[in-house]
Amino acid sequence: MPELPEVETIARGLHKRVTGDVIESVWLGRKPEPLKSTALEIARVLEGSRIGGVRRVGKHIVVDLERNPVARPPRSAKSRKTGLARRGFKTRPAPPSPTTLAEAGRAARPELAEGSIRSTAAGAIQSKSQWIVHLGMTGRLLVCEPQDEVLKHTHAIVQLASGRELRFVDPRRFGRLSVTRDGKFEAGGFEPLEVELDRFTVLFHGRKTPIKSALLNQKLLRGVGNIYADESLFRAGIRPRRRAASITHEQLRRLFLSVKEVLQEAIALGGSSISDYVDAAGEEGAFQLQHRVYGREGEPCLVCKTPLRRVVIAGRSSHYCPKCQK
DNA sequence: ACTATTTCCTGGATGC
DNA sequence: TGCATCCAGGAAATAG
Repeated sequence: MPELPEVETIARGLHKRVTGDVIESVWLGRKPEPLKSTALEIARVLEGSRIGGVRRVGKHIVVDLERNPVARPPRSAKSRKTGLARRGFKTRPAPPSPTTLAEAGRAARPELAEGSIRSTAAGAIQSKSQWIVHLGMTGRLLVCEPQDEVLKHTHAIVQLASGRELRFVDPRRFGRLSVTRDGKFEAGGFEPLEVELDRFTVLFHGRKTPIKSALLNQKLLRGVGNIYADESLFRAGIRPRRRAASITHEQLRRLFLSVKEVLQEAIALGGSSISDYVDAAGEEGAFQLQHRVYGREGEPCLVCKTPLRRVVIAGRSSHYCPKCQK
C-alpha cells in the first residue's frame, strides 16, 4: 500500500530511468476506467511528449512532460487504440502505429524546431503538461521491456522511444491516472517533510476528529497513510483515538518530530513492502521490518511487552500500545 | 464548515 | 475441494 515513502522511492527510481525519454504511444485499458481524466485526454497529452522528470507530491507520482508545440493532425477514430481493449486481455497489446504524433507533427511542420514555444493551434497545446499517477492500494508503475509478460490487471502501457514501456498495473483498481495541460498539479495539504512546527500545530487545532483520522486527512498533511500514521503515533506516545484538539502543544511537537522521523527512515529503507509493493525496478522495501505497531496486534510492545491492540477508527485498522500511548 | 459513513475493487484468508 | 463471506484501505461521494 504505497504511502509517501513508497511513492517517493518509486518516483526517484522512475526519474533516474525514464527522464529524457519520449512517449511514442499509449495504450489504455477498458472502461470503467481507472482514470480521472478521460482516456482521450490522457493519450493526447502523453503521446509525443518528452519526460522532463518524475517526482512525488503527496501520494501522487507527477511525471513532468514537455513537448514541441507543433500543430497536431487530427487522428481518425480508427487509428485510436484507446478504449478498444476488452476485459481481461491476455495477448500483447497492438503495436504502436508506425507514425507517432510527434513525428507526424514534425513532418507536417518542419519549420517548428525543437524548443519553439509558439503554437498556431489556438491555445490547444501547452509546452508543459503533467501525467499524474495515484497508485491507490495496489497500483504499480513499472519500467518493462516489450517482451516482458503483460501482467493481469495491466490498465495502461506507455511505449517509449528507447524501446521500453511504462506499465500501470492495478488489481484492485483504486489507482487513478490523470493529466494536466498547464503543468500546475495541485494536491492540497502540506508536505509532511517540509511543514514547520507552527503550521503543523495549527493544522490540528480545534479539531474534534481523532488524531489518527486527522493524520490521514490529505487536505491537512499529504502523504501520510495508515501505516505511517500508526507508527508516528506510537513514537509520539499518543493514542490514535485521542481528539486532535485535546493534544497538548508538547505532544504535538513530539508527533511533528515522529512523523518526519518515521517517513525519513522509511524512505531510507525504500519503503514498506506489505502484500505486493515493489518499486519501479521491482525491488521490495525493507521498512516493514521496522514496524513497531502496524500489523502487530496481540504481539508484545517492543518497549514494555504489553500486548498491542487494534481498533477500527473511521474504517481503518489502528494499532497501538495501551500502556505507552496515552 | 466539519465530521462520519459509504462506496469503489479484487485477491487472499477464513470458515463450514 | 469448493463455495460463501469477510477483510484490506485511499479518497471521492454522500449523509448527517
